[in-house]
Amino acid sequence: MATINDVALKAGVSVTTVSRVLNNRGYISEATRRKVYECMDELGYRPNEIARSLLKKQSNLIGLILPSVSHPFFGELATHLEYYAHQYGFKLLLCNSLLDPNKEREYIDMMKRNRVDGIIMGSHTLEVGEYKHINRPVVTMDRRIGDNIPFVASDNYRGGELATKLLVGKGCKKIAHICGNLELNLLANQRSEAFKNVVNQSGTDHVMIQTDMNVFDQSQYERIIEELLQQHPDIDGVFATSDIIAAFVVQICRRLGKDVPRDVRVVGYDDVNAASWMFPSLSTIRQPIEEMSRLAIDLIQRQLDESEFDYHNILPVELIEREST
Amino acid sequence: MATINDVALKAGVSVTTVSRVLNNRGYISEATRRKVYECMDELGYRPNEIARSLLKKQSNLIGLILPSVSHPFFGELATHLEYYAHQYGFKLLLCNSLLDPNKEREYIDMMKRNRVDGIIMGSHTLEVGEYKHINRPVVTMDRRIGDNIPFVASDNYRGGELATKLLVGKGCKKIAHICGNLELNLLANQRSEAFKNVVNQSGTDHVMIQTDMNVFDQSQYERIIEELLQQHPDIDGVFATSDIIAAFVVQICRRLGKDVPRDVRVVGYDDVNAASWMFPSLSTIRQPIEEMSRLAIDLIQRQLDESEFDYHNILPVELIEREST
DNA sequence: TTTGACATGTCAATCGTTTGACATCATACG
DNA sequence: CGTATGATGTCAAACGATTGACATGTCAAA
Repeated sequence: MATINDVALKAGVSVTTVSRVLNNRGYISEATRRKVYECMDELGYRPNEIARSLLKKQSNLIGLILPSVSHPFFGELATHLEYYAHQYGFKLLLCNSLLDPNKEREYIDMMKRNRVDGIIMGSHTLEVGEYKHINRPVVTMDRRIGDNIPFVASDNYRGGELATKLLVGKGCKKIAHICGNLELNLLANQRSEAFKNVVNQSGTDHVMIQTDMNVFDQSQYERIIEELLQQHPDIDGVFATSDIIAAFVVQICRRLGKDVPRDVRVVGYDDVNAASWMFPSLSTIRQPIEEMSRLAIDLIQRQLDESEFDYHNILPVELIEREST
Repeated sequence: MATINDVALKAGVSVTTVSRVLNNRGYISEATRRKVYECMDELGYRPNEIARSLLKKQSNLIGLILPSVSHPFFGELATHLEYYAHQYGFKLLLCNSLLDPNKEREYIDMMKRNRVDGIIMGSHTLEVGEYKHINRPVVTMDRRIGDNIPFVASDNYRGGELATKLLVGKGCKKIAHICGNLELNLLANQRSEAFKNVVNQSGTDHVMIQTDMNVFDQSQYERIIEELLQQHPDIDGVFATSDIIAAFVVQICRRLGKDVPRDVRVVGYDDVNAASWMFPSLSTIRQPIEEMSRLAIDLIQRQLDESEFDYHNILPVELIEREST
């Protein structure tokens, strides 16, 4: 691979001059500029970003740690993050933690070794303390870790409220809520808080069950949901904490001969693309994934710039009513 | 951030000694080894991989270019690729081309500047010639580019055959095939070849339409499918070239009052997770995504090692029959 | 006592680029 | 003519590691 030296040699100028052309600094005549570009072309020269990174002490890399991009929500999140990362001049390092604390730790370590400019955490299985020594810009998604790490989330409480009220408003008499592991201390737990409050206020019968957001073991979903529907055959409304879980609910209802929405109304969460192409299409709470992504990247940039930013970033959600309710 | 110098200073040894500890070379006494590790711990030292990369002329980075990770197939592919990349000691640079040739070109350029060790192309919108100057290990997925770039694909012809025969075997009288843009010259086109052959051999009435694999414009899918089903109300079988398209077909059938599978049988392609949690669950052709991913990473590694490998890597597909047929 | 293994040190080059300091020489302007 | 500025050059340090060559010990075995 050609170096800046080769270019200088070929163009008959000094490396300083080539560097000047490359970085638009100092005085350069049109003639040499053209000549230099010409030689770069002929040699297929590409400046070595690794050398640049070393000198400038910035890699333009953002590390992204997610449970798994194969989960539709995180896949869509990653897509938007990548888009804005690119807009801001960053590259994205993709890591799937599979919610394994060891992998997560290892990935954080790897990112430190690679001097990423910032880390976006969409997976957080570690103790709060472990995130405090990262020593570089971090943004968490849907989790608050101490007061020194900014987070972006959507208004989970409001989302839970909207979803539950929708079911109550439709006249559901017994509502099930399927949520994630409440011990993980995610902000998503507020959805469940809202659920409890709404359901208690309206005096609606209800039942709550937890699952791990474990996309990798779908049979777990099926088992849990089937048990739920069989133990409580009078359930006529389900609020699931993700659209994927909601999809399983719909499928299993159908299989048990219950129509959706006639017999059981189902509302999901996230509004992933799949929610709109399912049948029946899924009522859900829309998280503003794109705006959350833009904000996350922006928060990294602001931390690097040392410009101002908010630590708490809670974006509004929206109820999307479709066919499943 | 602490450097190897700081560690040496603190431990009262030379950088050479620290480097020896780090890389397990030469003689090191247990005592100094411990001492050095201790100091690294206390300083929170992490070797600078950027400096290493510069010297070793290898970044341990693999660039991944996909249409979009938000598409379930590519999301799952990316997950497995990331897994094996990690196993092999690589990191993954994620890029969504959105099937835009300019973005694709720009990403390839970026990867050259960043001296990635290899590139995995899951998106290919450029002219064949443009891929020939990449000058580093490349593996393409589902596309054959000349004779010097290895590719991994699944047995598309066989897949198309299995899917079509399934529909014919179930007694379908008029079968629609919805495929991607045939001009992109993907190996996936062989599915359509197989479709034509099977349908002609059995003398089955049929109709074929093309869509761009454009996940970003789902309304396109809906419009096309709706038109199709309205112009040909006697269609009783559909072979879609992806599970997502199949999902739309199912949804639109339902909306038009046609039952699946009673009135219209539908078979998809890929066997993404969604295929199993839809209702009715989707019959489909399973691509061995995980094995394809392992192979892709392995092919990068082998090119780097200059060990032997096959240029043609076609893995078997499998018919998964579920409820939609 | 000699030899060799073990343990460490010094020194310098190297990877590819950026950048500041400073020198040189036109050319143009007042 | 003096001076400013434009255009280029030389030189060297810096980024953070690795590595080879070579020196200098200590200590134990032969």
